[in-house]
Amino acid sequence: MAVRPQICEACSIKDLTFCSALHGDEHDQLRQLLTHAHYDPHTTIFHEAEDADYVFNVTSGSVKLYKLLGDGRRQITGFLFAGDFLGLALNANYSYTAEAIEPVTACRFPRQKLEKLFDKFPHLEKRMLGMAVDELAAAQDQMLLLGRKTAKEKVASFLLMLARRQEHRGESSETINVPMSRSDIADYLGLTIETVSRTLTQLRKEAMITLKDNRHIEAVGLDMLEDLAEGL
Amino acid sequence: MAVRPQICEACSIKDLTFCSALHGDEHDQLRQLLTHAHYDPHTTIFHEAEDADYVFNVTSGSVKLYKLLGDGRRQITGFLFAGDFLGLALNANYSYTAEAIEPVTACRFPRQKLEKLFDKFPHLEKRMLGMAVDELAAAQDQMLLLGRKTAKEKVASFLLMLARRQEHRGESSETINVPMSRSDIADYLGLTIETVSRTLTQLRKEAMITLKDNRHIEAVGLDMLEDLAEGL
DNA sequence: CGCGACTTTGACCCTGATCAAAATCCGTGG
DNA sequence: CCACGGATTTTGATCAGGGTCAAAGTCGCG
Repeated sequence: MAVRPQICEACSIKDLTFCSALHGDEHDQLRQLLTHAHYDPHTTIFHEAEDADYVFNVTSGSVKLYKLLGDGRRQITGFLFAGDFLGLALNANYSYTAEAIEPVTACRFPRQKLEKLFDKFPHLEKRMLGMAVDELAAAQDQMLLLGRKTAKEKVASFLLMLARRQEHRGESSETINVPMSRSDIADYLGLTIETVSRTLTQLRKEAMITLKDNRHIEAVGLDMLEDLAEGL
Repeated sequence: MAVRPQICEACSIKDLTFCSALHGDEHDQLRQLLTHAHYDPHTTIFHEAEDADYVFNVTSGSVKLYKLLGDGRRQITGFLFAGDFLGLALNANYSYTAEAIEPVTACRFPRQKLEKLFDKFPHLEKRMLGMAVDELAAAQDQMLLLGRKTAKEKVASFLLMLARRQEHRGESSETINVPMSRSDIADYLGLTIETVSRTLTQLRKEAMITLKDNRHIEAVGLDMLEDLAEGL
């Protein structure tokens, strides 16, 4: 948990990801595969239903993943930050759209070649499976949030998630960075921007958070947010 | 898609699952691992946060998976039927509770031993990864449902899901089997039992479905349900 | 400094929740 | 086979959390 993440010298992937399991030879082969990619804000990294030819490893910036309904309603299924893995679709197509929020740098791997490397180094595949299982658990938490939590609980859970992941990346969780817009938050929590805004001011008035500016929030105490988030 | 599922003679696992990738020697080793288990309705197969010592393969019956909030609010994260895999938690603990709805039979594998087998037969692990990725895509669809669909769209999506999986198992999708209670449906869709009930009668009045009895529904046409479910 | 985009706040509304009661289902025992 | 009783489901009446529409306030970049 308290492991300080480090940039892997060979491929500049944070060692939070599967890359850190590699050594020497393996690492070199992985490095030969990848190309470095850069995406500006509001740029699409890939589209839902597009051929899943690449997988990515975010090295900086932030990304949102989303799905759309026929009439344009949007559900953001997740946010990615430095160290997160992207495009874990071993099937033919991506199941969501990925779009940069802040300027993003990422390592891009051709999926086919990466899979061949899996055959050579099975523990790489093991690591991939572990990541998929973690994501699955996170997805189930999010279902609980979307299906059963109140607006206030949703927002508290969201802030807590940001704080925890910030910590996990080795950044201070003193002030919470909120790179995404209110609209993104709303579509992530199954709310409207108005409700997100109102709920944040409510939390502020109840002295649970301080709004430093639109993109920076300070939590007075994470424990209060935790209790809220768990429905206690 | 139209593959007729068959019970694998060796271990009685439906060939819809990873077991069908095995042959001869591999199959024997897998068979030695498993024990057959049976669970009565309303029986818990495992609890959230329990040590994840086993993984399961459902061979008959139906299962619900759920998570709880501190005050008892419940979110059902999925239903499992014959051929479905259960307990895909490679971490130490299960991330949800699994409970039998109808009488369940399942093959039970000790996780540690199964993982050792993975080292011997890497394509088994590949298959596992594939299943995890599929589940992940399903989880994202469910997030879209929970966060952005109306009650009517949720119920339509639910019926469609049941019909499709029934078909996938090789059963007729003429009449949809609904083994779970209204309360289970509600907790799966993020609604209340009253809303589920009202929505079903509404769909009946609009002649989209016929309620044969509480556990059997006939869809007049799946295309209408599909349009509803996709928000068109 | 000015303009467009984003966010907040306010007033009102609607979908789905809650509370309550009637109807139906289903297992049990006479 | 039917009568009973608890559990589940349906239906009805009312309520409220969060959505919608509208306007004012901020932010941020040129």
